[in-house]
Amino acid sequence: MELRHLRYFVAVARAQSFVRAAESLNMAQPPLTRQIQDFEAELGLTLIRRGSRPVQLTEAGRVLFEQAVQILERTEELRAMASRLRAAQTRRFSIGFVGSAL
Amino acid sequence: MELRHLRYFVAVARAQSFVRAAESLNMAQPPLTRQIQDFEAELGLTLIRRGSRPVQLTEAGRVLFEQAVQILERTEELRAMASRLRAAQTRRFSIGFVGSAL
DNA sequence: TAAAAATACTCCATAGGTATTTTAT
DNA sequence: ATAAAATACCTATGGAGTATTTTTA
Repeated sequence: MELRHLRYFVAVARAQSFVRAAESLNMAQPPLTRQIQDFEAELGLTLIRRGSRPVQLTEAGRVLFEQAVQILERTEELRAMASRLRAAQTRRFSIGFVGSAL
Repeated sequence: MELRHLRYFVAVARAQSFVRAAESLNMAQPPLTRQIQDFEAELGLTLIRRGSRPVQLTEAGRVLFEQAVQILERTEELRAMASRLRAAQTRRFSIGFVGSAL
């Protein structure tokens, strides 16, 4: 399992379509389909019901969708924290630089 | 950013060593070093202070270590939930099978 | 000087693309 | 009939390995 699988799964669930999800991810539809298949195989579960249009989440898909979204949100928080740490560092460096320049 | 980066970073932080972390991950040391470098470059932060033995986390590294651990724990929860859903499905199938067999 | 981390390079597994077929409205 | 998903096949990026060179205690 990689974050890629979660991103792709969430995109398909939200778009209710492989084609449109692929567009939103700036990629082609077949590799997206395969990544979802790989993810389902790894979990041993069907997440998306294809025998219907638009495609819909299975029971398991609905449960894991929530968890996937939360994990992705957590990674965004990590990114945000990294930004703040970077800014804090720059600030300290500026202060330190001005300080020693003086 | 992929879960791989978080797994590797956490392994190095816990082992306080690239060599021992690589062992625990069943991989060679150079690719581990490179993945950590890539991750640091992506975040624009130094996570690990190398100019000391054993290697230690930087201030930023300590903060992001906590977040990384939490995200990995969440992915374990997702895995556990997948197991339960799989078991529930098998159970229902068995019941359904026995039911229709009767 | 003896470990551990960083480079240099090579290889190959697999993520992603293109062409096409199958399926469901 | 026609859009969308699946399959087949190909390409190439980058993840991982081996050999070697810095480092720092």
